[in-house]
Amino acid sequence: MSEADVDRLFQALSDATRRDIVRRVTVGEYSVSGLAALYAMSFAAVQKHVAVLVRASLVTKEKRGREQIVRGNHEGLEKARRLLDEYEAIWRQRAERIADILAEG
Amino acid sequence: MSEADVDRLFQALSDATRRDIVRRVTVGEYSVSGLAALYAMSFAAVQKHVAVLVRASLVTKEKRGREQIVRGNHEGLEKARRLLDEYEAIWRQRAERIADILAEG
DNA sequence: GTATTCTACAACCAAATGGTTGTAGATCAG
DNA sequence: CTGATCTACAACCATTTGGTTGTAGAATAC
Repeated sequence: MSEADVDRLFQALSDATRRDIVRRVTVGEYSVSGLAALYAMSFAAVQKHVAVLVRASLVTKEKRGREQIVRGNHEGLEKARRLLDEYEAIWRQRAERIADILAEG
Repeated sequence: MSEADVDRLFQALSDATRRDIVRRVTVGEYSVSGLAALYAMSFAAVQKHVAVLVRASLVTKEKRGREQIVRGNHEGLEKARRLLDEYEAIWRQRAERIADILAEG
């Protein structure tokens, strides 16, 4: 996973509408227009949000007839969580090191 | 935690320089100029990155003499991880529900 | 066939982002 | 006191972002 991939991942999650889309398509299936109906913005705007999520691998799009079905992509989410786990692991190591130093002294 | 807070959190993590700053200040202590020395950009640019991290509660800044010491803020990281855990939990529930349906049929 | 629906994509716009330089205020060293 | 260092902040610039409208192509419905 490149730095640019991580950029895209977090950037995609930094918008409330996009996070809502992720939640919804994780639970159920939605067409792009089905999603667009949920928000007070144009179809094209929602289309762009979905495109951002696809680029970030948080969501997939699959053609079904004239519709485009959007589904959650578990891998993307898992990668994001694992990344933050790593950050936390670094923190925990630091906390342990400090505890060790205090124990020594 | 408001939606705007979550926006700030993920937006702050969507830049490679800022993620690197988070990693470094989680392990050790750095002044703003100490951080600035690490990157091929101006002091002012790094100053702005730190400000973004402070606003996102991923980092704290504390004055010490003429320096400003930057430290990691565990709470911010933990909140981010917990958020992604929630998303994953939703996914897991869905997976279970699907498993149940398959078991019924 | 025609009309409707769903999508794609271009062009445009205002605001935010990520960078720069420059100026000025504190603090420390000699 | 003087000079060097660290920080803050304003002004500016190019690019990206998040939204809009409009046009056009596929697939479905009748």
